[in-house]
Amino acid sequence: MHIDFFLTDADYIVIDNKPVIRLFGKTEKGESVIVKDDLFKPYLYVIPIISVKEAKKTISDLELFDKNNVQVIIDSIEIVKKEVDGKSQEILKIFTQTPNDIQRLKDIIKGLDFITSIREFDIAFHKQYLFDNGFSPMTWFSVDGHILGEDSYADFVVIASNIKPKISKSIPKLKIMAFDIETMQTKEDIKEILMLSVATNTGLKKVFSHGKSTFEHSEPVKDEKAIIERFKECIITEKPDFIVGYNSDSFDFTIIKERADKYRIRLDIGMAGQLLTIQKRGMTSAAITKGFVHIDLYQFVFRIMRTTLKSETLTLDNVASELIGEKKLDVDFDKMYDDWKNKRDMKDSARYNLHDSVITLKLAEKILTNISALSKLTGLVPFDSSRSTYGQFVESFAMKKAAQLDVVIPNRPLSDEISNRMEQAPIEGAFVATPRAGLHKNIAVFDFRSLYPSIIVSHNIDPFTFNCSCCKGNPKNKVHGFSYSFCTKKHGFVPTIVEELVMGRYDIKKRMKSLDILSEEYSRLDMDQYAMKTVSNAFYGYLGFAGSRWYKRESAESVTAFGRDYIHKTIAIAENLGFDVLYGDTDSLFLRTDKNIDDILNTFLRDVNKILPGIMELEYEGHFKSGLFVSKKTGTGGAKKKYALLDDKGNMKIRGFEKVRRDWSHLARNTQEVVLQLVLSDKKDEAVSLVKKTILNLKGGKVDLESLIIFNQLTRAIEKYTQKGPHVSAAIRARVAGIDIVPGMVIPYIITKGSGSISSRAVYAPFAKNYDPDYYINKQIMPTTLRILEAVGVSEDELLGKSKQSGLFSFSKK
DNA sequence: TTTGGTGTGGTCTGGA
DNA sequence: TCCAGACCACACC
Repeated sequence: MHIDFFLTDADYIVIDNKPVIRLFGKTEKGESVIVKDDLFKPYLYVIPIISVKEAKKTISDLELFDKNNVQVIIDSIEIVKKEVDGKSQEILKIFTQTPNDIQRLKDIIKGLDFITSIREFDIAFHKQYLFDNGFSPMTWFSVDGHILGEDSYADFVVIASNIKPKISKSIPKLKIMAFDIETMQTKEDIKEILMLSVATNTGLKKVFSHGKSTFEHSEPVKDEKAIIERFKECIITEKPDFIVGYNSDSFDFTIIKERADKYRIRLDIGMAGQLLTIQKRGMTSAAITKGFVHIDLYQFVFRIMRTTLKSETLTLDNVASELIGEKKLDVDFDKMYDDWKNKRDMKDSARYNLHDSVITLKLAEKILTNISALSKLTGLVPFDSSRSTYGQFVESFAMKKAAQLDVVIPNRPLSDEISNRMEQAPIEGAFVATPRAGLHKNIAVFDFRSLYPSIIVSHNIDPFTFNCSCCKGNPKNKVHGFSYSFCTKKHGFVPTIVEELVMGRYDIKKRMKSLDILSEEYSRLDMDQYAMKTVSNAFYGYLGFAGSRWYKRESAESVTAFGRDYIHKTIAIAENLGFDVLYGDTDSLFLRTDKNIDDILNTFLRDVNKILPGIMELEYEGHFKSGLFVSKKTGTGGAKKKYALLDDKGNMKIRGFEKVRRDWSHLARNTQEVVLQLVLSDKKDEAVSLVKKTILNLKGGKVDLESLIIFNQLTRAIEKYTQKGPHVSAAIRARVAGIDIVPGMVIPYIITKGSGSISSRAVYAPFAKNYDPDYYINKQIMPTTLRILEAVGVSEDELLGKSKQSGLFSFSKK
């Protein structure tokens, strides 16, 4: 038979000493399918010091026993030609029967003196399968095979005789099931499940509640055990491609598992009947359901999206309202517990509970497109890519490409090696120009298109093109200020694959221009190009990352050195053409352009691009009618990484200022924003009166507490702090009051009236009853607005109403 | 198990 | 009471 299917997950099992890859997915008709492949064999590479033939014979003749004196059987040995650390050579590919044998084999042969290196023993078997075959998750495959009469939740199981990727643009309608639970702490460390809701993108809405509920989507069941059983039934009958939750790794599924264990419910909710497992990963855990893939949206938001969000905290409420414009419902938890205990109607709680699942579902529909694009690009299954860091994306992409390009993957560094790398002094980074403080008119902004990736490509920067013997003394590719150079003859692996990303991305962006922004095709391409940007931008960091397989300190150092060199050269060209260089950071340049001088700008752009090699390019970013830089608080000169620009349409672009920092109160942030807007529009008097008015409001106690909350993250356990700042003090007192405080939490607090240090008056926001006007005037409003107003000549006294012209307040300073 | 470095500025701490 | 330096969080790229 023949089928097409869309791959969403993969794992492997070992039956009768034979590994079988299982691919999970969905057919065009929407059936769920498991495709088995038992033709792939586990292997590792051995790089011998002696001839490969000799090494092959020697190893073949050995009897290999592991530390438990159990023999390891070698299935076969092949001599293959591969690129090892930049050099093409013949090596041994040794196959064993099971993936587990690979580990044992490696441990046995690692001491043999004719072996220089053993490779690719540390890659999960199903990943190696996907990489070697060039199979990407979240793409289509066509399969020949026959149906097995095997028991599973899938609509059918196929044993494949042939699997091929299939080019297809379409993405099938995947079924997403969002879920959420409400719990109650009934004992010291026991949380009981009161209700559980599910919502699917095919219209199912259900709340299973222990207790009475007349909510239209409620299905009251007799006890907690029944809630879990109904949830399980729901998964099995719905067969969702993705089961999504928010913080469901460490909360929902962890509790469901604990409670299921208590009632001896078998949570075999994988597509092939696999059990739900909670995998401990250091501090956190991951809840694994194979086939019906569990995605914890919070994990992806936390690891990948966090920096792009404005939300002060990463709660479902904040993230959903920022990304999809939906808020959670209000609920009174005390009432919920009370209703439950007294067996009253729990319809309000049920409505709240379901609503959480519904917004989780909507969020999933948005975020899963990102996760899918990253999976497709890097070869990680969505389960992994939704829980990956930037480093893991780069690594997986590189490993996938290595398999395609016959490159042997470097081993993951051992912990000793990692600590060695970490002990090195940090490498020198980018150049940041000191800005000219003040208000400037007519600013042209330029930046280098993908600076670091384009340097890697254009200068062939790779761990193994470094100081090559073949072009010693060739000045063409030397690094300014270092005795480093990179090969000009042989294209390195890293530059090759980064180029594919960079150029592939430009290609996609070009195609997008001819498409309707609202079309599905457009948004899919947008996700694809974004994934490529994410991975290519992280490559430089990966070269200098201690845990990297492709670590090369000198290469990372060279990337930044080239970057500094180019920005300096570009500044020199601008100055030679008579421009005032106002500012620049890493890859950007701000020039003052007195009038309409398009010609000179074009000359500048052309002159710079003339000296740029390869795919490097300086781009014109845009024109701004005014821009502001402020002085540093301490020291001299303008403050770097802080500026505000006003474009010709009146839109402001604010960087670095307190306005964009969550550790400042909304009052200060919002006031600063308006002040910036007014100052950039030459209305400084209005700005001054706004600040004065704000100060009066504060003094008069007219400001609501909400806008005075300051958010700070607790980056470690409270006990680990040597210096207890306001957020730590507030957290300590909140904990005493019974609030659950965990590392990573963002603490909201307000500085209240009283005497003593600021910390001693920092109160966890929900508990705060008043605020200290002096603190908010002197430590929030003044610093954030004064430095801006000073840039246009307003003094502190003037702002405080103490200058001569405002006679009304012309008292002495004391 | 965390892609890298550069930079600002608040608060605390301890010594003068 | 003042101040420098350490600590800390969060931004930019």
